Amino acid sequence: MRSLPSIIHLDMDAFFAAVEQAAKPSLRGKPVIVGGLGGRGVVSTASYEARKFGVHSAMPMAQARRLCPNAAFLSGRFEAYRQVSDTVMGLLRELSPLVQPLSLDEAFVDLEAGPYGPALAEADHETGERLVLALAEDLRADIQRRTGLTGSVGAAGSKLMAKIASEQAKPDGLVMIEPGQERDVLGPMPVRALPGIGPATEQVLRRAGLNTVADLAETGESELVQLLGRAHGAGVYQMSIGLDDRPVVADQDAKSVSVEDTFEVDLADRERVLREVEVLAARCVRRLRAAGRSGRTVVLKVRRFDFSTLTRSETLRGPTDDDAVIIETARRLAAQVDITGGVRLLGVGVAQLADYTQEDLFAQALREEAAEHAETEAEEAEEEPEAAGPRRWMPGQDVHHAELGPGWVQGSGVGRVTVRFETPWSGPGRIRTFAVDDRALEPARPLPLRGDAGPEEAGA
DNA sequence: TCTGGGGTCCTAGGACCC
DNA sequence: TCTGGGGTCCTAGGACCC
Repeated sequence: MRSLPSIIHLDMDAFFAAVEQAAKPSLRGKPVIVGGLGGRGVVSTASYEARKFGVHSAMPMAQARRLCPNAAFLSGRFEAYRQVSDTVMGLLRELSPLVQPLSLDEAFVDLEAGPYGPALAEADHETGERLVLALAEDLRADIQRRTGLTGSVGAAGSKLMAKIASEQAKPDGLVMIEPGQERDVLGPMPVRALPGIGPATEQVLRRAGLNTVADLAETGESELVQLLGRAHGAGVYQMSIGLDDRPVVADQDAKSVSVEDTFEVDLADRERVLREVEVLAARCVRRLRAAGRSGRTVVLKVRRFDFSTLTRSETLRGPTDDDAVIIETARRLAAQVDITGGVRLLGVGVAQLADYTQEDLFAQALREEAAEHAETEAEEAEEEPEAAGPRRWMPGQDVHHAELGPGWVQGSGVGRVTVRFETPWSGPGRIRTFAVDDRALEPARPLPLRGDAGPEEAGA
């Protein structure tokens, strides 16, 4: 807790949808919904225009289509979101080296640790607060100029209050909560406003007659610990009286890596389940190795037809990034689970991560065994391109046409794909339809939105 | 056409050890 | 001569966040 509101929290407004509107002029001012487009998809982000129809994050896509049938429905373009996120995080790092990203579109910044720290330390209260407000407004303007997007900023004396403030600032706003005002601001809020209180905790509290944050503060720590358990109860009590000492900490290493897939139709037979587990484990290892890490614990996740979820894990003697070991372990775990009734989701993860790989004899043995089958695998690999089949065009996807230039996929079906030819800096573009296997049409990298550094090719 | 994907942290019981 | 008390590791599950 500090006497100056020198912790800020930035939250980009409707981030994924806003990136799409910035990249696709024809979608500006229109409802845009980004998420899983399959039968079992959910909404990742809805633009403000779509929210007016009641569409929100985590809503099943089928429901979103009923509520807002005229929206543009797009699958995510994470490479583009990462590019814009890098630009925004770069702007934050100009304010302080102490930047703590919470996701692609959200971060805390500790201004006292940065170039304005000394000025803040010397300033009297009023001057200091004016400086924070000026820095925050400049930041918002810079983000707007560099990306065309809006972000909301909260400034306060703690992470808790900065996050509450940015929530109040949405959309496209700035709110400062002066140190000393914490309890007045929090008191009337519903308990759900506190981070860490979700639907389950809300229910427990409601049954105990606790509805507002002021109710929690009056109840006291010991009773909250009774209701919620030691760590959660104590944490919720501290928050309820506006206390939060957590420091802003720069980027931390991931503690686990996992991949999972929900299937369009539940998997019913064991062989298919085992095959999918192998594919997932291989994908998981690729990500693990790309991050230069290895892990000791392999986790298998299974969601059954009735949405009940179970995990099975096995801890190895030492960390590994060996595909054969991790795939075999995941397979072994999968062979043990009851799949009666069907499986809707499978996941494979690796935890207990280390920065190095410790070769063990088991990995060695498996590698030797794998070498024996090398010939067979090579044959399978050669079959791969043929098995890939017709190209899949995803709504929202960037494409490039040999004559017509850059555009994006508006939709596809019955052997056709519809493309709109426009760029972030063009006006709304025209639509053309092609055969899905038209050789002039190719998938493309996302284009940079404005002055932000895009892919190397774009700069050259 | 009910319910994604990638994470974090906490709890609780049993094994095992001193 | 009915039998403690921690600590740590592993496993499973659950709440929560974006």
